Amino acid sequence: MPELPEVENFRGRLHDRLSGKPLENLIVHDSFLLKNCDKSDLQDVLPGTTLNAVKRRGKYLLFSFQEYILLNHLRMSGRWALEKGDRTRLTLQFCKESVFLEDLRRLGTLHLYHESELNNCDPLADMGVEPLSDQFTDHKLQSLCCTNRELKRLLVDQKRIAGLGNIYSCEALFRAGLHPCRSASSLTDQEVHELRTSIQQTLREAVKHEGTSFDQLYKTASGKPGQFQHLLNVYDREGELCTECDSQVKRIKQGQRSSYLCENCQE
DNA sequence: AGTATAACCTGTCTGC
DNA sequence: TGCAGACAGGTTATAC
Repeated sequence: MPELPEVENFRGRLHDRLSGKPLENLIVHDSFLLKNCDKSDLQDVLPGTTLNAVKRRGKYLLFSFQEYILLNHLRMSGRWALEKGDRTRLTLQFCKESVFLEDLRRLGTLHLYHESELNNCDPLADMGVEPLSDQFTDHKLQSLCCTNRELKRLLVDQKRIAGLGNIYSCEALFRAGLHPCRSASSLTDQEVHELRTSIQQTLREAVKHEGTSFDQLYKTASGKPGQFQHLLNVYDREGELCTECDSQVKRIKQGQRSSYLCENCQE
């Protein structure tokens, strides 16, 4: 579920609330999420150490303790909460407060790495450019577009750009006036520029509005829904009117996933 | 290198 | 009311 803006929202809340505090205890309620470690590995190295920072890389959250990093991917239905729920899979107990990893579909993942292993670890090793960083220039996007793949498929490829998912790739393509099925290599320099600025504007606005909530699956850490669903132009709006013209928003299938677009506005 | 498919898991919604 | 099927913010293994 969560894409970059939602993950960034969790990151900020958790970092502000917890950084600098020692972890008192860690409770694994569902070891299904543990991918390269077991409960005892976590118990052995994390309790008693200080959480220095909560960082983000693409859609991953990095809980940076003194020597070890806990890497969390929320996949489709994960979220962090300040209160325990009936889908709690992990509890991190700090002095006087705890945070809870909820995950209805149990697709989320947890990895444990020593800080020295982090740069070469499997989940992060091939990750693409951070779209909100200075590295994401027109030139960089131009180089990523040297392929005949369809634009939408390229945008959600985490090895190219880290953090875009189904919602924000559709929204960015709409803003740029580009059809999701366009071949990436067909873009002009001007279109590449439009696409880059559209991606960044979309993500920045979504971060500012605390992400997109369609249902109770995504809520911010404090339990409130995000607000960006009110600003969507095409995503999840099949059959409704385009916000820019009188055409109906269409839904198509690309790689088993839905893409939404306005055929009149996007070429 | 690319794509297509199924798989992972659990729930909701739709149509018959 | 029941049941089957499609679908969901994501990624990965496998086969071509």
